[in-house]
Amino acid sequence: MTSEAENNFLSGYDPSIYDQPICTVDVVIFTIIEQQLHVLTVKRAEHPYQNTWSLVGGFIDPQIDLDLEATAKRKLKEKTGIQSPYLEQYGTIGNQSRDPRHWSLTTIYFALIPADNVKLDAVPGAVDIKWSPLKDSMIKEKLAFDHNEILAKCVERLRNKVLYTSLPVHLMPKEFTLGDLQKIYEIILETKMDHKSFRRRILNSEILEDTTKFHHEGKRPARLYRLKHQLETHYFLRNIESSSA
Amino acid sequence: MTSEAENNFLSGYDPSIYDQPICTVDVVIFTIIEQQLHVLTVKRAEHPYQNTWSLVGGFIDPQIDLDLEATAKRKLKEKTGIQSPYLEQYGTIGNQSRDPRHWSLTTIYFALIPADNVKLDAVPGAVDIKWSPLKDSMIKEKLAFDHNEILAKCVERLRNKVLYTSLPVHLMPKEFTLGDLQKIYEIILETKMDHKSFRRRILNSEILEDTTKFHHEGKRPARLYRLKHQLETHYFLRNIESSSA
DNA sequence: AGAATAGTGTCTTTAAGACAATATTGG
DNA sequence: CCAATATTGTCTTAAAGACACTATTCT
Repeated sequence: MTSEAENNFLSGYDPSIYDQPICTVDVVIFTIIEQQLHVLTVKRAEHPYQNTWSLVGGFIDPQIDLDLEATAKRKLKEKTGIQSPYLEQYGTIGNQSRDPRHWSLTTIYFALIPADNVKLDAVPGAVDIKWSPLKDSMIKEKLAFDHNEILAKCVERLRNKVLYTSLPVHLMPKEFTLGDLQKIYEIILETKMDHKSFRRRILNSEILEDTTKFHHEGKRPARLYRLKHQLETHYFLRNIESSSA
Repeated sequence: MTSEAENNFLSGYDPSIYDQPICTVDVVIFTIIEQQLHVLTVKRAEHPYQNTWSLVGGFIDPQIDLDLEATAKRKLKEKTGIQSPYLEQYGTIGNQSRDPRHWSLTTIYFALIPADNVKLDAVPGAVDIKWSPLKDSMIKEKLAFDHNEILAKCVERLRNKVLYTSLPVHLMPKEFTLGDLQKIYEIILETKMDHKSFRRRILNSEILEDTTKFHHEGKRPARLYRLKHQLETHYFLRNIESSSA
């Protein structure tokens, strides 16, 4: 395929002479803490927006990142220590105005991590990092760049997907009860759900398997389930009809 | 917000000194010709992959494109003359190996254009451009870069979305019959559908309005509909169950 | 026993699948 | 009238909603 002419062209090619956008990756990291959806935010050490809270993110490093997802995973690991959570590409925003430095492009991922994996202080030097609780798809902080909008869009995507997928299982610990799982659905959707319908839906999907164990706490013990050994997200044929239709 | 320190930082900022990916936008342009799904392909004039067929695409030009979608629309207009078709961001692929020049990142859009809008020769200098028919999500040609894979993924996305949305209306002319629309669904899904169920589904969604006109051809005339004056895609609460479940 | 949480039974509702039947045109 | 295409009728099925009921634990 590569002709001599093409080889000559390639050896003379210098990307730095062209005007190109700034390229970054941002990761919206969700978890559930104390019955509320939270996002991980970090305080920026450098300009622009120095000392402003922002989403986790940074430059693609062509020397160390094999691909885009590797950049996202590297950032995630740096901030949380977590290696392989649920990670999905949300999309890419690129325009003239979002970064004062230059035309800027950012590819956005969102990650779901189980509540019990949250140990921020395990990360060395991670002082200005925190979980921010969400209210109405937003957090209190005014974030750097267009990060508040990015966050709102990711929450919207998450809410929509929860209506027809099993995504919330990725927010659960290894073993959990159906009641626990329903609570997570309800937190994300901001709606109460009928427990009979919920169990039918989840159990019929056959994504869970019965650990023969029970969770004892307070009253009647609840059966513990775990995710079947397969990572694929289940797509239901019908949406939950509640709330945001 | 912008402090003196930040201004100093910004005025001294030169993006060209950092190693950054090559940034492009590719557009997968679909239409239906003679009962078959087709994609627009162009023959590359320059290295790399000179004289090889490829998807429509090119560099982001920070001087003229306000945002990413503007780049996609510019490319689309250059090649087809069409200004505002249905355009959706598929996602972004970025890695070390897809372009021989450098670490490369491309944001992919897909567009749906009505079959009757196809006038390629209306575009000046558009000689090496053609509609390639799809078979099994692929075309005969071996395309440049990873464009065959990109195409396959966009077809997959299109197929999936057609199961729960009204997307195919964007492939229709201004006025069309329910039979015509059903044919388009069937072509994309590669399945026959029950016409009663199909009409019920579409009519109940209330996305169409009755032109009081009829299409006369051959036998019994069919009622002509048009898309209601509103661009939003309709999301059905239940999937079509046929085919790729 | 009573409160609290876990789990089941079952009737209704909604929208799709299946397929037969009717309607309207041109020849 | 016949062939072909458009359109409707209607029974069945799948899965969700609604809600009453039973089960198991602790105090």
